Amino acid sequence: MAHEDHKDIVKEIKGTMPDADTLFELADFFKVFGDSTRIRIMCALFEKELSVCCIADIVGMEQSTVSHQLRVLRQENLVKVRREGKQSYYSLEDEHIQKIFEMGLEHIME
Amino acid sequence: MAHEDHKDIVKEIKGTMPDADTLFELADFFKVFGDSTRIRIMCALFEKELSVCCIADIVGMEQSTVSHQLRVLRQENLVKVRREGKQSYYSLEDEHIQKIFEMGLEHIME
DNA sequence: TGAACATATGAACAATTATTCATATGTTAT
DNA sequence: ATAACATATGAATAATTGTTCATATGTTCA
Repeated sequence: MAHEDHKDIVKEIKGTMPDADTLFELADFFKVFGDSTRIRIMCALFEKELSVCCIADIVGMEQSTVSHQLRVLRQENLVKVRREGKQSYYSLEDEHIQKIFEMGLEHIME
Repeated sequence: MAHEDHKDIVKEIKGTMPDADTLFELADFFKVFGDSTRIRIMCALFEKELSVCCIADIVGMEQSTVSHQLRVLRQENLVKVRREGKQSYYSLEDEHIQKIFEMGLEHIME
């Protein structure tokens, strides 16, 4: 134990924090934003819905890679799919995404 | 090439996206939020500045682990340090953090 | 100066994850 | 039904990353 009021502070702060499960979920959610391929995919989808092959060309990666990452985005409810003929069209599912992007961009621009 | 307008769409979207470097930086920034230990550290710091040993006790991890993660947070300008005697006191450096947390929490609560 | 304590750092290990290749599934048109 | 195309998925690999132990650095006080 370090300083005089250590114990009190630990107890005080612990009381104010969301439960561990919630913070675990939160970390998992942000993990999705922590990859540049996924960031670029989401960024592309800001404009409009896109087919998988368009996304692959835009971000310059294999169709397979993009499919895998789209699955990750789907699992976290960040994008939704729509089938039209042979193509799958993906679009953003959540308006929080843009705000989170803005916050992030503001931060790194400082 | 997939559908009729594939090429046009790819060109159009590419034109609207921030440059690759920026998006890479953005991903690196969000990567910091993608770990539950760091999330819990930031969450604890919402209340007030804390010493390393308090933080370690609050999140229930080794002092060493916490020090390593605080360095990561420092490198991304998310926290700042203040020495007072033997202790180092850390605090949040950026008001964006709280907003990003809020957005994330709102998302996972749906 | 040296002992005691708080924090930081380096090296090693375990675990997670992004990417690719190969292939399966799903869809359309002949 | 079969060919042609778009997308999804499984397995393998390479790379990144979080944690811990051991130890170094920094600070206070006797």
